[in-house]
Amino acid sequence: MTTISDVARRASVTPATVSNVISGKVRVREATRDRVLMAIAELDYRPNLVARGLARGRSEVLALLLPDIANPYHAELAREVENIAYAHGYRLLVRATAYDVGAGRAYLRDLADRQVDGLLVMGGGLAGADVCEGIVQGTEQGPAIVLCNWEEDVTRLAAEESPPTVGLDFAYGAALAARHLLRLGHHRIAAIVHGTTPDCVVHTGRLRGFSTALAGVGVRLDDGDVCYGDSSSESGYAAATALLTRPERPTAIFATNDLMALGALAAAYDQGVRVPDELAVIGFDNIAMGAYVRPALTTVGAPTRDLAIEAMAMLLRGVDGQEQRVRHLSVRPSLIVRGSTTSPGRAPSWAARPGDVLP
Amino acid sequence: MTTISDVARRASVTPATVSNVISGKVRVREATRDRVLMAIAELDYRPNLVARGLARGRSEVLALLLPDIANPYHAELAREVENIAYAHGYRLLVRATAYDVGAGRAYLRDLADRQVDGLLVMGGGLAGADVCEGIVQGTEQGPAIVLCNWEEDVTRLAAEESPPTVGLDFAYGAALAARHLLRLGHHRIAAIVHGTTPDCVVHTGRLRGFSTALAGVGVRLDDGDVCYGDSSSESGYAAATALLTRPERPTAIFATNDLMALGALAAAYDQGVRVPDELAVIGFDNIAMGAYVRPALTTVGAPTRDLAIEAMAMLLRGVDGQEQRVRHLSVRPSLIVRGSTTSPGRAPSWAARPGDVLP
DNA sequence: CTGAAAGCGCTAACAA
DNA sequence: TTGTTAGCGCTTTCAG
Repeated sequence: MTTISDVARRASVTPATVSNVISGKVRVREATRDRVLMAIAELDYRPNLVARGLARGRSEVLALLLPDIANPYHAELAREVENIAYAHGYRLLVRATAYDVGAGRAYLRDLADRQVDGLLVMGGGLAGADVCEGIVQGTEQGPAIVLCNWEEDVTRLAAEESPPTVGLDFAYGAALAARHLLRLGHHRIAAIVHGTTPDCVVHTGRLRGFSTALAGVGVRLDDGDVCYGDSSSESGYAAATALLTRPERPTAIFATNDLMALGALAAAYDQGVRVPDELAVIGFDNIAMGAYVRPALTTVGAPTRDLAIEAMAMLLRGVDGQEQRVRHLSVRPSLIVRGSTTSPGRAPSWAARPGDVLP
Repeated sequence: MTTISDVARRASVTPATVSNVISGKVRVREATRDRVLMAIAELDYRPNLVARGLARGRSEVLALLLPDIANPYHAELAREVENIAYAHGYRLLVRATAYDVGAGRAYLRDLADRQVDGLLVMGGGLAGADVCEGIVQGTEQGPAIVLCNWEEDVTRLAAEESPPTVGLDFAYGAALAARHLLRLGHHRIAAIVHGTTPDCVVHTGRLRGFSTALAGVGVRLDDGDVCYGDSSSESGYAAATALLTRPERPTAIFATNDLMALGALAAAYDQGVRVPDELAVIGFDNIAMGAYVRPALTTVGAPTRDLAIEAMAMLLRGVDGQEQRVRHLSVRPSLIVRGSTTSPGRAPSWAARPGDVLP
């Protein structure tokens, strides 16, 4: 391995000068610089970035902590994050927590020890305010942190001096879904939510927004109308099968993510329940696949790229030690109407049709 | 930040002793070790892993280079790879090349500069033997490298002293698909392949295996029967639409990956072509989603986890400088028969039915 | 503008 | 068993 000293020797200068040439921060006489550049080229020298990291106190590595890389929504987000990171000269460590909070906390420490300069933590991988505390605590002199897509109320986080956050307004998005279903005339409505029991819901904002919007027009979402899943298609399939084999089956299902919604679509098909004529299905996330199932999936979502851009902008600002002017950013998703809620021409004139994007 | 010296001072020993306690490689008297451990606990000391990496000459970081993290197949593989890496104490840098060979090469260098201990390079991210050369060349004293899922012929790679490889036998898998279609009585068969032109095919092994198997029974796959895509659902949709609007449309389509197959399924639906009655569709990869579309997708695939385990075992062996007993491993995929090729009860008795796995 | 020197935090001979 | 010493490869004052 060729080091900076090798280059220095060859160019008859000291390592310091080579370093200056490379960094460009200090003026170097043209002639010497050329000699150094030449030596670099001849020896095919490339700086050892670990050593540089140690000396500079920053590693130029960011980390992305997310619940599950195999969930297309997170994968699509990871792709954007990664591109932005690399565009800014950072590499990206990725770690999935499999929705395990304990594991997530451990990774957080580990990544800090790794001297990552910044950490983007996706909601679902960790949970609740106590973790926030933990993060903040461990953050003294640690990596910059941005929370992305956390379900918890931003204002509550803000009150606790949490790290900056950026994410969707989940409650608003779910309300769009609810209103869409109501306009289509549905009143026997069920939800499939990521969580295990009523007191242990992961997609809290989405469920709250949905039930609140229904309650607003007097439609109640009973405990019995809520089924629980784990964000996988499999769990969505199971939950929907249970719902559709009840004596009084729902005419509409809102799943709090697209994978579960896709599972629900499959379950409906297998039960011989026609979508959208006998059952409307809405998802959340707007993953690419939703546009390629038939009927295509109506869903709630916001541009993943924009979200990634905002989150990374915050993170990079944090890494550079800049003040965050906006500490909490919330993007309003919209409803992407497709065939799983209405067949063209069959919806009442005041309801949205496939192709519409609300609002 | 608390350093090893802080701990040493507090425990009235030298940094070296602290280091010994931590590594456990050198015997330390019980009493002193307790003092050190206590100091570590009191100061909440955690070693700076970058510094350790510099001193030890290894970073405990692996990197995964893949074409596209948003492609579920790669995401599912990444999940397994990541878990294995962490289970062995390694972190994982992930980088997608977006099928850009030039970019892939650049990342390769960059990751080497980052002192990653090992590199898992997925096929599609780079291409051809020339890159292999480049890798090998840059590998003198560089990170250990394993190639995974490369389409190129393993024997050819082997001849050039390539890095170890592990992957599927793509040609074999495609042949399974071909035979399945033939048994079902299809003879107007088309393929949607990742590539741009006949001389610029990415999924070379899959196409070759498919057309060879057809040719074996006298069915020719003309240039006109092959459409090109880029592994996305969108491209599969476009290609299938083109195929299905031809005057003489095919009765079966083999897409060289699942996303394209899923796009083809959507295209058939939109063209009013019933699957599987009027059109059979087969994909490749066996992504999770394929089981949740309706009709469910018949596809070729092998257990992703096993593949990841084999690849990582090779890589870790390489990192540890061990000799590779088996340098090239090829896993035989099987055909997972689902509804997109046969409706239950309608296929001839000698053909595979939904639920079958071949061979 | 360039060189000398110190040090980032940790490890690994070797001595004591 | 523990301490001393010398780096890993690079950056960064500070002199010259």
